[in-house]
Amino acid sequence: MASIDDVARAAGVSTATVSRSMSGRGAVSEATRLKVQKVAAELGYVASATAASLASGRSSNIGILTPYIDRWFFTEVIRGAQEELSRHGYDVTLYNLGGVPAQRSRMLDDFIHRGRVDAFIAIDVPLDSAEIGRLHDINRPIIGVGGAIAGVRTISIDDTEVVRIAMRHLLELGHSRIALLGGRDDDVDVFKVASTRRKTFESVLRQAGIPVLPGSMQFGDFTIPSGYTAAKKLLTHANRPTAILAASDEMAFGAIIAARELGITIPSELSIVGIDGHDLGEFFGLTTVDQNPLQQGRTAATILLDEILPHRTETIDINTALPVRLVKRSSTAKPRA
Amino acid sequence: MASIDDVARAAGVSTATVSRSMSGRGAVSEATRLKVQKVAAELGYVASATAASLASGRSSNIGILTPYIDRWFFTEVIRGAQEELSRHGYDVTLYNLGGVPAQRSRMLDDFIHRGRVDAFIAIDVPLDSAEIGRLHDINRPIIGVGGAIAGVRTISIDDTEVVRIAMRHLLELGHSRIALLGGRDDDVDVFKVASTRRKTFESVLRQAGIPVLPGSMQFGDFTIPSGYTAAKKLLTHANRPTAILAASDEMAFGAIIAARELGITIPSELSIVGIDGHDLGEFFGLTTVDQNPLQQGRTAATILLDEILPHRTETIDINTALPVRLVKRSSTAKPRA
DNA sequence: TTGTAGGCGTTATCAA
DNA sequence: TTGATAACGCCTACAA
Repeated sequence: MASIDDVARAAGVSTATVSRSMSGRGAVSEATRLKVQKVAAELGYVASATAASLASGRSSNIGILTPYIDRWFFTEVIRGAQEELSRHGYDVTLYNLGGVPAQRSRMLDDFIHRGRVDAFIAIDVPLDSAEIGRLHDINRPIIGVGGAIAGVRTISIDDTEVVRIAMRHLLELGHSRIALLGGRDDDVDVFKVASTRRKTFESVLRQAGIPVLPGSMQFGDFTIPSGYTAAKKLLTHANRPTAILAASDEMAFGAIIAARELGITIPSELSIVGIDGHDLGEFFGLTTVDQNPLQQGRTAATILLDEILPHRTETIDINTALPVRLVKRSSTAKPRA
Repeated sequence: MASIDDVARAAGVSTATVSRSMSGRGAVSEATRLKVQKVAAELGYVASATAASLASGRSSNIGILTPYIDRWFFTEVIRGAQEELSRHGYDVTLYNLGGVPAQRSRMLDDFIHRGRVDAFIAIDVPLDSAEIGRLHDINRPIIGVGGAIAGVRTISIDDTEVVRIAMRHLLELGHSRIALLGGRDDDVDVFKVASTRRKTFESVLRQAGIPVLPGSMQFGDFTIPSGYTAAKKLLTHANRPTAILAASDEMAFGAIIAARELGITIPSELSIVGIDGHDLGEFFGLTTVDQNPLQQGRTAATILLDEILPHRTETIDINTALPVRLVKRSSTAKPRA
């Protein structure tokens, strides 16, 4: 491996000049810069990342903390962040906190403090105050995506608004027997996504003067199978709804499959609206409120880069929740008279 | 941040002893080791990863090269590898080569040579000979998962065997009008997965003395929508098959949805067998040949660790393709007489 | 614009 | 078993 000295010697300059020529930091004449870069290319020289970060304190590496890497929302956020970070020369190190519980604290304790990354993105990671304290101690920027972390700036959608948009759509179409296919309000629901959506569902109905009938809310774990099972209950119920609001697109897909199996036609006999903007929405013809997690990841990365990179100042107003939009497809229509 | 000197001073020993006490490398008396670790804990000392790797040449970081992070197979492999690596104290840095094409060569050129990782896992990454050469130059272990890379040891399943197992199942049930829902044999099919499966399908039929009828092979891109579309063609064809072999579980799901829509009952009127072992297989009742990508990831990590870690010698015979197994569910049965 | 030289925080060799 | 100390390879004031 060629080192900076080799290049310096071959180019007839000092190592300082090589460093400056390669990194772009500091003043170098155009001529020498080109020469150095040429020599470097010939020698196949690439600066050692470890040496560079030891000397500079920067690592060009961002850590992403996530509880899952195999769920749609998380994957999309990771992909969006990665794309943006990579575009600016940053590596992404993935800390999967979901796998083995015992690993979790070691990961946070050891690695996160080992100064391997310049900053963190935490996707829906519930951190306790001790953990947050430690993260602040090491003084590295951190930004949350999804679930809010106390004392940490977080970008996310407004779960209340999301449900309102979906419900408004159904109400405007003329539905009144609307059921909820919700997320379970258990201890996994650390960030109250499931409960916020349910509460908003109820309050919107109430405001519209529509009572929430017993049995008109069924719950699952945001997956297709759970949506299917819960929808079956909803649709075989005595007072079958004319519309369903699903807390996730995947649950909505499950509901669509369940409805087809029961011979219930969508949208004439049953309207379904989801929340997410899942790629398969198109395929299933699902009307949904798109929360664009890919963009959430990109935005998180952009804000982070803004803090880390010296010359950037594309400040983003982080107090505004990210926009969501209703995507109308063929799963919703006016209820049959 | 406490440094090694702080700990040395506080514990009344040399930095060398601190280093040895913390890393476990080198001989230290039990007593001093405990004392040092206690002092280190009190001071909240954690060794700097960059400094350590500059000095030792090891980074405790593994790079995963992948073209996608949002596709089931890849996510599973990553998850399996990550889990295993993390268990041994390794970080995982993700190099997503799929996103922006222009990024690809820079990633390979720059980062991979910057010595930030100790080894690589390449999941279905097509590398040209120049790229392989460079990877060998830096002399870091590399292992492929899925697609074979010239000169690089690769673990993968035997695509021929997979198809044979699935076909044997259908043939044993008594099917003879078997159609293929294949992968498109285009330039994306670098590793000939699609074409190998198709060829094996044809040869198995031929050996069974069954002609491959025109129109009995339709192709897609391994996704649910493409499986749906291709299956529609297959099932509205004049000579409708009694069984379908799908090149991926997702395509099989698409086929199941298509069949239901056409009012074709599974498995009495149509048997469907997939390839993958997708989580949703259970939900759809899909008979499939499980290729366990999670385990593929774990195995890749284990082999890599075996090379990197000093004291391990759990040698794995890498010349054996990984095992696959037929998972029988409710999507296959004898054809109706 | 360029060069000199002192870190950056560990690890590992060699003596003791 | 422990301690001194020379790398590790680069960055960055500071000086020229």
